[in-house]
Amino acid sequence: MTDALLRKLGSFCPFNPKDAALLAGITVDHHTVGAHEDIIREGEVPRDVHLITSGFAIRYKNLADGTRQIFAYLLPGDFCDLHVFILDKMDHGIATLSPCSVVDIPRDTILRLTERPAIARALWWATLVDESTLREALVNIGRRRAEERVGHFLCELLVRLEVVGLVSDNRFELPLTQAELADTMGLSTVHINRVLQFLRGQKFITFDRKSLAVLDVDGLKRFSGFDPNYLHLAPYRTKPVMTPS
Amino acid sequence: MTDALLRKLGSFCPFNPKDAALLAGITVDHHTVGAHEDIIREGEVPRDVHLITSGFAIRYKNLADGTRQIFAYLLPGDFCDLHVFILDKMDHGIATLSPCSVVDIPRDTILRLTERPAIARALWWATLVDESTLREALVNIGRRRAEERVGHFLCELLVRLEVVGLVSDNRFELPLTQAELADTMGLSTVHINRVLQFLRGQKFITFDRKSLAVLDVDGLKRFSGFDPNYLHLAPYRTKPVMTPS
DNA sequence: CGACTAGTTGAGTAAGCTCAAAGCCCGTGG
DNA sequence: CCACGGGCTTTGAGCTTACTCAACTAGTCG
Repeated sequence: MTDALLRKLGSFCPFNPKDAALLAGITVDHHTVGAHEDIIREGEVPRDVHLITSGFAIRYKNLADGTRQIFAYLLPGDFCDLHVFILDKMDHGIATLSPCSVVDIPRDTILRLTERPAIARALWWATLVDESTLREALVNIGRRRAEERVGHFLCELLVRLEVVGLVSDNRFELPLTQAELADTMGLSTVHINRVLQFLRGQKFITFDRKSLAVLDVDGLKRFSGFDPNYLHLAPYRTKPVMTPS
Repeated sequence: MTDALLRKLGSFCPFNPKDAALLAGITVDHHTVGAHEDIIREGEVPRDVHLITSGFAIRYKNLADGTRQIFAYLLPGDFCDLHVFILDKMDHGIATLSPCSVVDIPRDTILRLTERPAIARALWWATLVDESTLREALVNIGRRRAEERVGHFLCELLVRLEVVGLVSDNRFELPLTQAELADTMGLSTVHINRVLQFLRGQKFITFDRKSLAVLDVDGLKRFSGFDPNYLHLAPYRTKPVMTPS
């Protein structure tokens, strides 16, 4: 697997060899976290910045009434908590969905990296895209009906995973239960089940054994009102499609 | 009116006189924008950073089906778009709700400001709090019932406006129509109307002629599951209550 | 072969929506 | 000073979406 971080940040702006080497250097020392474990809990004061290099993780918050809301999906190449430097303590938790490779990056390393202007810009860009993605999630939950909502979410994952080379033939691994999908979309698990049946019935997707295939990409995007604008992929970026066909 | 920006950023970390003077300096040159006008439209490439010094503004996005989602409220002391530096173009619009005083800050000025470490940290903090606020909005819409949702929103405004000194006796100006509230909460205007009646009936609030009073602050916070943690107000901060009593 | 987890189905319910009409407030102009 | 108009709020009624509860099925793993 190529380095997801480099692919992702490089999709914003290609790096010169020195910067690329610096970035590649930080991902050497990763360790593994099992599925469904916390990487950081709400209220903790994390010391390092965490970077996912493989697997899926989520940002989430548990509510008093026992429900949960998932805010964001952390895919390979995503930082969990560039916040660390400023905020007192975590206002939400981060947990793995599947087994993950995680790199713990000391603050000092980040500070050293951000002395390189291209890298600093790329990290800044990444956090802005995270924020933009969060806004789109709000639109999604606030203003789209369940079927479009789930469709939109799947379109987003497709695009984001394409960037880091984890899609082939419009198919990707999605280690998600329907209950987790429900906590993401603000719906009940029963309703998620019915929405998935609808999306399958429309021949938009298949989803079986944690593997999701988008059968009709344009159709699903149209149906869901998906416009990838908010992901701010650089316009000059060459589309990193892996479809062999 | 004291300078909202200084109050807000200072609530994170007090500034030394030099930094305070620098920050105060940027707000001298403001101009007025009428109610219900765009400050920046989606798709535009803004040149300056905008700072609200008085009035209410919103971040929003219009959907294809004619609906609208409001993401965030920009209150006095809030920056609209520190994004400017990195992202190609706006992925959402910013509009006034009431007449606003706005300062256009050239990029260079921001760059000069961020050479001062305390100021750079404070701006970084402000954007992180924005992001955290967005996450809470997602929880709110995704997982709370309509009554709690609106209650939570009002609690947030109360706290944020207290920080900048715009609350007295738990009362503040809220230049919002019910339709705008609906676009914020992901509800219909009819339902917002009924929710407001409920909150009035419970003696939690009064809301008349764009003036909102929270009659039972603790009660409303408890009812709505409001925990101000996510606003990351500094722990050592002296509560800037204005209640004369 | 249990036991557990995840997915599926049905039936009844409730939260919130739509449509439509009416009332209220306030500014404007006669 | 009053009539008019427009925007906002309120109300009612019927409908839709999504929820809850409960049971049942299908894999999976020891």
